[in-house]
Amino acid sequence: MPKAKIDRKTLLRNALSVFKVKGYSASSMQDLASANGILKGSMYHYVESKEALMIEVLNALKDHYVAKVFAKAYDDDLAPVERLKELARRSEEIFMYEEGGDFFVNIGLETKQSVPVFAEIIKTFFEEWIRTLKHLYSFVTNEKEAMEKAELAVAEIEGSVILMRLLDDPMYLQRTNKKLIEDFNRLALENPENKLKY
Amino acid sequence: MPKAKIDRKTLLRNALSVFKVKGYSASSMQDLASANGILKGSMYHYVESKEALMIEVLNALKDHYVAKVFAKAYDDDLAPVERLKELARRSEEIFMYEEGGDFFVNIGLETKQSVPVFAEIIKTFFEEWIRTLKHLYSFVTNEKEAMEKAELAVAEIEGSVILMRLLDDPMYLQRTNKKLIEDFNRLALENPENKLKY
Amino acid sequence: MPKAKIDRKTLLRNALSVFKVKGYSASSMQDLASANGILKGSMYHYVESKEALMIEVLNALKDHYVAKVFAKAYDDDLAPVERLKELARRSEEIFMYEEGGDFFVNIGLETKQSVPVFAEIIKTFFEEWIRTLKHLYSFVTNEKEAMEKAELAVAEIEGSVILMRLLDDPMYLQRTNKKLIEDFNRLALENPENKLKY
Amino acid sequence: MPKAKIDRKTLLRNALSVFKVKGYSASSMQDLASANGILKGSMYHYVESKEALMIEVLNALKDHYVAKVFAKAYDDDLAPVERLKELARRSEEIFMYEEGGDFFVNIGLETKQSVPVFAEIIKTFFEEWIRTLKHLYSFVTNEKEAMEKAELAVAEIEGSVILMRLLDDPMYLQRTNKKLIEDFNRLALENPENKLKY
DNA sequence: AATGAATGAGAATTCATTCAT
DNA sequence: AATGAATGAATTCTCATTCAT
Repeated sequence: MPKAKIDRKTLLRNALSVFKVKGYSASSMQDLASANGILKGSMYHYVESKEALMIEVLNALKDHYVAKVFAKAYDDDLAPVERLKELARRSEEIFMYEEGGDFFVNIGLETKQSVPVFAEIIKTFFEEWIRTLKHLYSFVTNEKEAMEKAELAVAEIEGSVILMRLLDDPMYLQRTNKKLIEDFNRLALENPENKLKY
Repeated sequence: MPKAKIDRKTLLRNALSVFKVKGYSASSMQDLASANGILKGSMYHYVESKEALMIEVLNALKDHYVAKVFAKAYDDDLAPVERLKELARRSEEIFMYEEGGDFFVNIGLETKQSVPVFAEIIKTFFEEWIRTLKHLYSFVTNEKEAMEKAELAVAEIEGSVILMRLLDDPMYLQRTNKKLIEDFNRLALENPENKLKY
Repeated sequence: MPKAKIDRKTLLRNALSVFKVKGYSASSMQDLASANGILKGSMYHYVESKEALMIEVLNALKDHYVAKVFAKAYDDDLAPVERLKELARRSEEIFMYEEGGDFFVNIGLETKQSVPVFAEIIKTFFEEWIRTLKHLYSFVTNEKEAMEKAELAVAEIEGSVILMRLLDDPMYLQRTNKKLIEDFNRLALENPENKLKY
Repeated sequence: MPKAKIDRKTLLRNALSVFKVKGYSASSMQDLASANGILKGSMYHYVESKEALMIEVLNALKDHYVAKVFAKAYDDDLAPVERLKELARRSEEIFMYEEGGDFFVNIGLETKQSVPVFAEIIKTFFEEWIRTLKHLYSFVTNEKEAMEKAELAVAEIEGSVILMRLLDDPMYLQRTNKKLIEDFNRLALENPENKLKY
């Protein structure tokens, strides 16, 4: 009976797959256990509760984005526009090819009233994302507009992801990313003094 | 005490309030019955199942939008830009002051995998919304761009609503609506031949 | 909305059709009402309860058998063997062509423990049936054997009906009826003094 | 207090007791759980559904008859008539002293329309029973008659069990068994060439 | 009579969680 | 660690029955 220990990363990844497909409320501990090849009862050796598990999943995912995706925005080896492209490329990958890549929105909207703890983490994720884009826009415009552009970019991307999901058409996200990069380039050219920042 | 008939409209409105706050899966028939001041079992006089109830709610809400909100776009007594403003004003009202005005997105994302019937109705709502905006943009640009503009506008509005919701700040939606109207006016001026259409 | 009054006979016949197919416990007042083209609540204008309805159905059916089927056994215009044939013919009709013609057995076994009232009526039916056959056998044998033959005949017929039902083959009942008539004829010939009774 | 494992045999035996008394439809999971000293919800550790439980009960009972009762018919250490007596003795025990020994008939008739899966198993039981008796009758008569005798014997026994049940008199079954054995002996004597088979 | 809304109990089933082994 | 039995509350839904209209 001694099944191979499940390492934490795998546990969280498997839990994420379940939560992505079923959402929070409709995912049962049974589902989560099955996804890990163990019995329901055994889940409680790993996590304190379903809620605690979701919190860990959200944090891990947020940290992953910050460390692996958003970090690109601070890579001085690349020109700012290249960094933006890199972000867009990664987010297209995530949102398009992984079922439920718009995980934070899904869970955030579903549980806002019932499990407010999740909202905190999700808020942080979006703030980080905006902060990251703002950093990039700062190369091509002033602080105030950089913030607005960043916020709008996130709104546009999320809105596109949603249309992509609800209307079953990946075009929405692709077009939005393309537009954002063009706009970024335009800004860079319009304000030549910005070039100095490169 | 058999009397006190709950009329269908009230029933649906009350159900909507519950679904808005708790989502689909976490809303119990108990909750829905309580919201109507009746017992759990009595709900089955009105609806065949929870799923059937949600379908009716979604359809009623979609029809309401089409008849009451989107219809403004076809009101020839107003200039196109005024119609857009009217749409924006109404949607701000809905999204901001009613908890969960982004109902279609919430439910759509939560139940996409588990109850695909809902997705059909939600899809129709978004297609109608896009069609409506496209009609307005046709006054100020060509067909192809009108479509793109409409799709982008919906994406931006939805993205903004989500940020508004998740970051607890109504500014996102307000700013997006303002931007959309400015952009519309700019288009109208840039292409003077469009004025004829007014 | 004033539907034509349902006369008692129709009501009972329709109830019987439902009970035959679903048994007692699984037949709902809803089912019984639908079979009569009225609403559940309206059933209570006709009957006091589901149990009372079943009692009435059982009694009506028992009375029908006594008056219309078993009565043949006392028809002095026919030779005893012809009366037996008539009974066999009628029972084949009932058991074979009407779904659940073995109604008394079905209901008797299903509800013996839970609704003992039914058992009383059913008992009477079988006692009447045996009494009837005993009357016929009295023409061809002594009292004691006539009783035993009658009891065995009922057992054989019921057993055959059950096999017919459970093994989906009408042959069982047909063969049993044929055998009973042959046996009766044999008895008549073996004991010539019985002929006097004819 | 998680311990006290109920072994499968006990579970099925207890379920059988409940089903015997109440039938299928009127037996609730609550009843079935109580009979096992556990809570309603805990039943679902052992069985997938009420239907699945009944299927297992029916199969277990059928297998028990085949292995423990019908098997006697193939015991070459006994003369055929002794084997028949043994079968009769065992079936009297089962049908008379256990409430609802005519379980297959009860359930078969009650659920024929509503849960056809049960009918399959019940059919097999009766086919096996007939096959067994036919094997015995083959010692004293030809194939064709052996089959007919076997079928008739099952019909007579079942019919007697039903009368025994509905008229509350064990005499019916006892007399039928006695008659069957006498008839078997008569056949053996009538056809002396059959003696060789002994 | 007939309706149909309401009731309240109870049906089957699911679920997060606990805990002895 | 893992198991798997048990819990008890909750879930969706059904049912016989009542009763104002």
